[in-house]
Amino acid sequence: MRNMGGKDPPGQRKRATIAHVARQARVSNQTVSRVVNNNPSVAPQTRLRVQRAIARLEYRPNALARSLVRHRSHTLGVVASGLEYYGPSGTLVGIERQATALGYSIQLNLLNRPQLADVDHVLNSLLSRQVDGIIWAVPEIGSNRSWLGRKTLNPPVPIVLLSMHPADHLQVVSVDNRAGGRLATGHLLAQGYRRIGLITGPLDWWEARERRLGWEDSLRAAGLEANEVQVFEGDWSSLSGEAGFSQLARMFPEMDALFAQNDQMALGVLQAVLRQGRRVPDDLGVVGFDDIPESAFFWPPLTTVRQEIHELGGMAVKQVVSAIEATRSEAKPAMAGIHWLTPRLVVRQSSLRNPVALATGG
Amino acid sequence: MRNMGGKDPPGQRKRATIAHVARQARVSNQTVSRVVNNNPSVAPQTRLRVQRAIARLEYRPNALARSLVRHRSHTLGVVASGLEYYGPSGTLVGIERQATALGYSIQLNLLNRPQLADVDHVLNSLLSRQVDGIIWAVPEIGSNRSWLGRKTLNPPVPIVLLSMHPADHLQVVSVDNRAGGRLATGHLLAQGYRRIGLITGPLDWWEARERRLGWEDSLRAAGLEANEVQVFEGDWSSLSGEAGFSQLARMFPEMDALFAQNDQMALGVLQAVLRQGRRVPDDLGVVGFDDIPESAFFWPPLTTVRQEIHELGGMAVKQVVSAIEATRSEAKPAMAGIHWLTPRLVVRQSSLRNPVALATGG
DNA sequence: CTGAAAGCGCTTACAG
DNA sequence: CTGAAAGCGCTTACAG
Repeated sequence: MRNMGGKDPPGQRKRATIAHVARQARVSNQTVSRVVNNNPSVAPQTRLRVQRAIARLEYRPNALARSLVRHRSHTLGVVASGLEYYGPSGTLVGIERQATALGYSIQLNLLNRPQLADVDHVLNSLLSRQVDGIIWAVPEIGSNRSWLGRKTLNPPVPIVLLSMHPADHLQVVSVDNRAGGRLATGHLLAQGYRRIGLITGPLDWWEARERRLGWEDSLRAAGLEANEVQVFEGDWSSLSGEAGFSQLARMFPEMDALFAQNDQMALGVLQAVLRQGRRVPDDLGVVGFDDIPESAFFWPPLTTVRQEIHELGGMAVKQVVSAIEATRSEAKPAMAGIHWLTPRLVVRQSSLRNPVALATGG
Repeated sequence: MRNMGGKDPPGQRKRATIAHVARQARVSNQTVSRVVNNNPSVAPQTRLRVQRAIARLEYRPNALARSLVRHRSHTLGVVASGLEYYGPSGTLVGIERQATALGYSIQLNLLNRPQLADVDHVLNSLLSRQVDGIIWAVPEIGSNRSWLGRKTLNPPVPIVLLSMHPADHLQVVSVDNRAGGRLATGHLLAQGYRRIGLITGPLDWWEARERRLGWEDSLRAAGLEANEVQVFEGDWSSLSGEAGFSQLARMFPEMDALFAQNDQMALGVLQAVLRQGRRVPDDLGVVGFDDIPESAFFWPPLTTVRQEIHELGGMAVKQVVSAIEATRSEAKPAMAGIHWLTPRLVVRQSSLRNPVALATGG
């Protein structure tokens, strides 16, 4: 049933197209297009007429049509997971901010089960929507990155990967987790702790393995042992931090300090210690990882390793955009390689055996 | 410079179009389209030929072109802010999940300064990309919702708003914050506390005002006073929670319990109390709001008001999608109105004067 | 069951 | 400075 010259359906105003504007301003479509795209070669009066028509009709260019003909959507596909955690959501914020700054929109896909991602489905969905590039902000877990090795992959747009083991021909941006592990452990050693336990994230996570390597590095460099008995494998949750402390206190009773691979697990440790009537940092030094906003208000305030998570996301956007530009301008293909971000230590009371060293706690 | 029958540029494979598939399968474009769209009226052998061509060429339909002709993008514009907080990021997760389930993609826009949003810019960006509907998941702060009253607004697509004061002709989904305030305060009263202080969020936030009203409701219903001197206006941060406790302890020394309008501020309170050598819940009962995952591991574990944040997001998607369908099918315009989600109390030790009542703590 | 043709709303050489 | 026309990759009555 047609709209017989009557009123528009309620609430739905038909959108003005370039043709409507052209008719109203008595110019060609192309001239309207010129005005919209700030092409200088339009006579002042013509330009004015067009601008008025645009305003009157509330004309809004259809970005879909433009993308279709320009083969460029100015949209980035972002695949992420674990937004309930501080790190991933902060990374996403960094991504969005930088993308907006560079004139790109974000098409967001979240993965519920990052360990067994249906990669093809997600990739196809993004590519069919003609994203110009993809940021894969899903942690490397088990073999969930194996698709990158597929011979048939050959993605038609640049992909930047966050937080994974460096590999040839891939563009990766990552926090240097191993250096972070060294920071945490080295600090505890410097405070005089010697029997340092470790609560890891799930060890099928690359980041957890890296942080453990950093812990080992520091202990070995100090001539100390780094044995299985000192390690508990958690799952990033506070509950597992609590369980980890209990087990380590049993299996490794001489423990005088503990490095938990994220702040949530460190929080679980703090609570378990308090409950036992022992004291942090006197009886046990504790260091976390992430520097979530709450950490400064734990009891005692938590020493932790801070990742510049916004910068991580921003860097990923810069990388993918420069790869896009390079591809479009027929320049040499974007350089692969890894871009490391260095974490830093934030010292608070949970690790300060001698309180002298306290800088600004945050 | 043309590609003179040589190799494709490195890394960039030209994308197959429907025409390529049609040629290879020796059928018309329309038949390819029929196969892609699961139109049953295609002969089995033809279908097979087409499917093979699709596979060989790795044909992937261009969603932009499809959207252009169908006037339907199957994309939702989502405007959010404050992803560093648990609530907003959880809401976004809920939105994404439900959208995916209903076959919609997410175009994400984040606002840095939600109090002074450049609404037109964001709206135009979304609309020019032809989103089918918009979810406005930005808290109502000050007058940052005034644009909804603009006579010229008349948005061409349905908008659903999260967490704002109900208003005619608007579709709103919100947690019942006032009921949440009553839950928290009523619980403290039931535990025998009588002098209940309040630390609010910024009072230009609608949610903060609502939670305060709930606190007042409960106190008045119990015949108690709810005065200015019992109230401290925080900014959602733990630091302000700390400051709030200090001030209230001074101005309102008879205080025996405290309701903090989010868990971060409650955490600040817990720390300040501990530092003073006073005890929770014996000297001071404390209740928070949100139930962030860490709350169960605070010291003592925090009683709080839980919002089903995923459901909030999911509900918003359902609302906007049903409004979209209604508009498209020329059905009556989508019903305005508000959809309330009821929060619930999670009881932990921070408010348990008589520990008998402890259910499962979390 | 199948296809030729028009059209979605833009952009872009090309010609004037 | 300006416009007629072709084309981006799809879909969809319509006719056969």
